[in-house]
Formats: sequence, C-alpha cells, structure tokens
Amino acid sequence: MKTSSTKEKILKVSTILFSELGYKGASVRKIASKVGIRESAIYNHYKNKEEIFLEVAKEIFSSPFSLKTEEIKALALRGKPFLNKFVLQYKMLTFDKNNENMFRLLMIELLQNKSLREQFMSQFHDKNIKILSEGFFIMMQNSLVYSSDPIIMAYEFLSTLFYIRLQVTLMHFDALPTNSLATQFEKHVEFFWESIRIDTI
Amino acid sequence: MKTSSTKEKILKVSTILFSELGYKGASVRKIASKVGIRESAIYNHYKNKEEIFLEVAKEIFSSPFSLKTEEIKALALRGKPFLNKFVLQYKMLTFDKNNENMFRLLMIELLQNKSLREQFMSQFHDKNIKILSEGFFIMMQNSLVYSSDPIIMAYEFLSTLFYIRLQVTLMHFDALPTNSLATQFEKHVEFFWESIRIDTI
DNA sequence: GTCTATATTTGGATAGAC
DNA sequence: GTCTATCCAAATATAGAC
Repeated sequence: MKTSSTKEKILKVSTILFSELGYKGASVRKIASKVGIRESAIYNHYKNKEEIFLEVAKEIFSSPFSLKTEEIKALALRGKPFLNKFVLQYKMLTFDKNNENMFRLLMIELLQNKSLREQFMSQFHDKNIKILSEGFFIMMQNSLVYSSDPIIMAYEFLSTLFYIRLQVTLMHFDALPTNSLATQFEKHVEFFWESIRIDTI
Repeated sequence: MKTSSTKEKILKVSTILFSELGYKGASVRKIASKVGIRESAIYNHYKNKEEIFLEVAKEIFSSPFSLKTEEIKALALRGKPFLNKFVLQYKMLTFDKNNENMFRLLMIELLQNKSLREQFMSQFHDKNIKILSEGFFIMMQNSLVYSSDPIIMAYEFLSTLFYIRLQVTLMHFDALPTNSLATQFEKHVEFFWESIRIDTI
C-alpha cells in the first residue's frame, strides 16, 4: 500500500493525461477528477497548470540511457557488441511504459514547445550521435568497419532507431500489436553491421 | 491580383494556423480574425471547425509524390539513379512550403487523431516501402546490390529520410538554418549506396 | 489541505438584422 | 454573405469557510 502524497499523485496522473491528450487537452479539471480531488485543491500543490507541465517535462530527458567513455571504447573495439548494447538500451526505453509516455508527450508537444525542441535536439539527437560516432570512430581506427565519416554513420544508424520507436509508440497508442516491430531493432543491427563491417576471412 | 473567395481564404488561413497551433490551438476566433471577418461569418462556409480541419487534412496526403511501375523498373535497373530520383522527390517535398505545413500539421496531430495515424502508416510508410522495396528487389535480381530482404532495405533507407525531414521541419519552425541538413539527403544516398552496392571492378 | 462558490476568459456556435 | 448580439460550455484561477 503506497502512501503517495497528493502532490506525487497529481504528477503521476498529469504525466499520463498530458501524454494522451497533450498540454491543451489535459485540463486541470480532468487531472483533478482523476486524482480524486477538486480543481481548486490542485493549486495548493502547484502554482498553475504550466508548472505541472514543466515538472512532468523534466522527466522526459532524465532517462537512464548512458554509456561511459570507457565502456564505449571497450565495446567498440569488439565491433558489433557495441551496436548490440546501444540498441538493447534503446529498445528497452522504447518498450518501457514510463518512457513511452514521455516519448509520446515529447512527440505531441514537440511542435508546440520551443524548449522541448531544443532539448530534443541536444538530448535525443546530439547526445546519441556523440556516443555512436565515438564508437564508429574506434571501429574505423581498428579496421573493423569501412572508413567513412563517423558522424554520418552515426546519423544513419540512429535515424532508423528513432523511426522504429515512433512506429512502436503509434501502434501502442491504438493498442495494436508490435511483435514485428520489436524484431525490427535486431534486424536493423544485423543489416547495418553487415553493410559496414570489413570482411575478415 | 487574386480574387480568392472567402471560402478559399478560410482554408488557406486555417492550414497555416492548424499547422502552427494544432487543432485545439487554432480557434475559430483566430481564423476569422486572420481572414478578416467575424466568427459567425465562418459558419456561412463551413458547418463547424471540424469540417474545416477535415478539408485541410485532405491535402496532407494528396502530395504529387509518385513513381510509376515502369519508371521504377527502368531506374532500378541502373541502380543508384533510382535512389537519387526517390530522394530528390522526397527532398523537394521536404522543402516545399506548402508540403512543409502539411507535414507539420501531420506531426502535431499524429498522436491526437487516429485517422491521421492510419493514413500516416498507409500513405507515408507502406506506400514508400512498396516503391523502394520494388526497386531494391530489381537491383538484387540484377546483382547491382547485395542480396537481402528488400523490405528491410527499404525500411532502412526510408527511416533516415523521415528523420531528416523531421529535423528540417523543426529547424524551419524556429527559423534556424538548414544548410547542413539539406546536404544530408545526398550524403544519405551516398552512404547507403556505397554500403549495399556490389563492386564491379 | 480540501471544500464550495465564484470570477474571468476563451472558444464554439446560433439568431436575426442589414 | 457579413454583421451585431447573444448563448452556452469549458477552462484557468482565486477567495474564503471548514
């Protein structure tokens, strides 16, 4: 039995409603109703709706997705295991209920909120490109993969992951099965690795 | 000097406002104001807001993007020109002002509107996967590229295009430069072609 | 901290004069 | 076909009693 405070409950309910209905669609009324209190009571915990949203939005980019520099190096020296590891993490986030809500909220508000766009570019894009390109660079140095621009290679690799994730999120939203998409992650690694690796006969 | 009827003007203004503010954000009030008439006058042309939106949404998937079966075959037999042609069309849509508005609207409402999601999957995804996989299949038959699953290859190719398009749209929304992203299309073709083609020494 | 009551704004939509 | 006037619903937010 959880004794979650009202404030925590508001945040939890808001997260779900924002990610389903967007900022405009999730009214304070609906939030209060789902929490089980009156609208006015909400304002004892948050100054206004915007403040609730900002609190929720904070979580979007606080995902535990990370690879330390040493870890990148160690894995990249072995080639494919680096990609496997990266995709495994990405896939776990994609299918994690909590993270999925965050991703959905991000996609809904991406074009309505400049701050989210900037964070999307820095946290979702730049950060991942950095990790991946570091890995590819090491692979190139060790003749595991063909030499080319590591940044481009990272971009190519990441874009497909994002697309799969978007599709999974869309399917889940309509309660459609995602079996085939789940294996798409592995197929991606397979395809990509085969197309960049150097044959060592 | 255009003598566009009020009805046309409403549609034009609505397209812009919907693609900037989303369905909820673009109020009938704002639309009427920008058209230069009163709200009530709107209802002489459209039954309600929903009807305006549906009229706008119709255009989203009416893009002139197409490749005839014979055209696909002819280009695919030459390999890379097929990819060049496809990406050129995709790039033109990406940078076309009108199409960009439509894409923005699609992304804003994608998670709010089931019908749009379905159309996105069939018109944006399935349709393009079909064209691309047909092309790749022909290339494989003619030993221009490595043999593998043409559907997977199409998926890999398309996902990057989508990602670039999304980024371009985000940047334009904030009036940021897209020079580097514009060349990303060509880099993608280059990278992808180099990784799938069979060396004919 | 929650309630009732209420203020205020915004948005969708209609009636009827011109 | 457009205007003014008006209605109604929904949403954000505050005041003050308990």
